[in-house]
Order: sequence, then C-alpha cells, then structure tokens
Amino acid sequence: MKFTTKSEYGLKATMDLAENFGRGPRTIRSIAENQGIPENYLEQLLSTLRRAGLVKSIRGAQGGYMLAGSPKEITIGEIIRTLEGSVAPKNCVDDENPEVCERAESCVTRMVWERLKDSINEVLDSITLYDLCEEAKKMCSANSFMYYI
Amino acid sequence: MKFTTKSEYGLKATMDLAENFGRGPRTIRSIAENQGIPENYLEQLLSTLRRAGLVKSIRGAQGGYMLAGSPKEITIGEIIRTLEGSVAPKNCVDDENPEVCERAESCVTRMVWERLKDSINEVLDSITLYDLCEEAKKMCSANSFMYYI
DNA sequence: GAAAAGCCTAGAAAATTACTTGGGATTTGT
DNA sequence: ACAAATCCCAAGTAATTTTCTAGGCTTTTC
Repeated sequence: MKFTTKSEYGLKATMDLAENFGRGPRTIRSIAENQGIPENYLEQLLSTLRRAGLVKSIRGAQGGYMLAGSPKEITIGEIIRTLEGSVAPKNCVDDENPEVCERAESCVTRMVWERLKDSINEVLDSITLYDLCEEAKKMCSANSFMYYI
Repeated sequence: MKFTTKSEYGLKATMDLAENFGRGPRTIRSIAENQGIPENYLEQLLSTLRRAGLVKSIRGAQGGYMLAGSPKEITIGEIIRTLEGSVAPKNCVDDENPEVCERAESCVTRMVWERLKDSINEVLDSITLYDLCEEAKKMCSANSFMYYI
C-alpha cells in the first residue's frame, strides 16, 4: 500500500511551482536540481500534469512550467490521482478502468476497498497546495526560531 | 497506491475462517479451493498471520487453521497490516522501519502521508471480520431475493 | 542560426510481487 | 509401525511494475 515516487516527486515539483507562483516559468532542470529529482523522469511527470490541465508550459528558451491556477485552487488529490492513475486500493474499485470481479465473495471485500478509496480521496481533496505552502512556512520559521536561541 | 493480493487473499481466507468459526479447523487446501487462491502462496500468508497471533493452526492429519479469536475481536486492520507490513503510503511514515528523509522540503509532504496513514488505519480498524460476515449475509439474501422474483 | 528550453517515444535497469518447488516435521488412523 | 494428511519452512523463479535513461524532434529567444 505504497504511493510511488510519482506522487512524491509530483508533490515536490508542484510545491516548488506554488512557492514561485506569479514569478514566471521555472525550468524542469531547476526544479529537478532543487528537489533532487531525476530530470528526465520529472519531465514525464510534468507532461502528465500538463495534459491533465494542472500545470502549463512555455516552450523555447526562457520557457518552463507554471501552475495552471492559483495554489488555493489546486488540491493534492488532483495531483496524486493524475500521476498515480487512481488512488483505488484495488482495481475492482478503480473508477477509470474498473475490473469486474467474478466471485460473490469479493463483493464484501470490495466494500472495504470502496470505503478506503473514499477516505483517501477525502483527505487528499481537503489539502491544497496553498495549505502545504503555509505549513512549510510555519515549519521554516519554527526551525529558525529554534536555531537562533 | 494499490494493496497487493496479500490483502485480498488474506481477507478472503480469514473471512472463510470467520464463517466457519467454532466448527473445527479448515485446511489450507479447502480455503484455497473455495476462494480461488494459489495453495502454496496462501500457506505463506496464513503462516504470517499465525506468527502474528491472528490465526492458529493444528498440525498433522485432520489439522488446519482457525481464527485465534472471535470474528468480533479481529479487525481487518490487523490482518492487512500484518500481511502488507504497514499501510504507510510512504516509508518515511512507516512505524516499523521508518526511513528518515534528508530534505526539509519532504517534511511538508510527509505530513500528507501521515494524515493518510491515520485515515486508512481508522477505516480498517473500524471493521471487524464479524461486520464483514454480516454484510456478506445481507448481500447473499438480497441476491437470492432478486433471483427468485 | 545557435542555444535553451519543452515534447515525445522506446527501451533498459531495478525493484517488487506473485507464485512454485521441494524437502521437512507432526499427527491421526489402521 | 507405517501411510496418509496436514502444517512448516526456505530458496528460487517468473511476472509485473516502477524508475530511470537515451536520443531525436520542435519551438522560442537572442
């Protein structure tokens, strides 16, 4: 029951974009270096997010990536579902490409996966990039407070 | 973000034991056939559940597996955590063998994984094998109702 | 027109999951 | 005492998925 690095990298990258929101495009390279993500792999993830309409890109020199909307409008649920495909813990409850189960027995356990999926989505959809940025700021100031005493 | 077949097989197997609770041991073979699970693989899973104290076994002819306690006492959280190792969506929030992250940045996303983990555990710990058995009965009678009309 | 970017596809490498094999060890019934 | 039924265990293989790399193409700026 693990999220893959796609979620982790995707969150880090979009957080990076959120922190630089309104300041022009950021290149894949700078995000990758800043966040410690393999450049070509990140490229694929950002491409996926772009196709989903969560970020937008500017091609050519001086180009790069930006959030498609304000950090307050983008939930991490959108980001993670886009990158992972779905948060369904089992394919039989995957909304996109559901996999029908043959045994009646499965239907009871299926209820479990359904409830889990809902609960995961609820958590993820309740957090925006803005929320995370605020948390990051708090943490940062808490840290420097500790540091200078 | 998928659960592996371990969870699925483990739930099906323990549901099978729960439905037969109090009626003596069930063999691996009969569970495997009944639930459509590869026999030798199921053996490994039941072994893991036994070591965790969730089921108990009787060796030798006429032996088999039984639940270690009543279906009302066993939550599916215990079963799934035992088989999957943990429901932590990322290793950095795995209680058993936590993986320390180096970057301060990660700590914000870490909060996300932490909340998810709690939410997943909450759902799984709120459902007992007994609950699932009741649901199964309900479904079964609903189905036969449909069938005979 | 050269450099700096994003765009795209295919595939290699690594990791994990799912399953298989085969040889024990225990218990029961004859 | 022995055969059959059953659990126990460890190692190995196959399949799948994830992660990353390579390389060529397109667009934009200077």
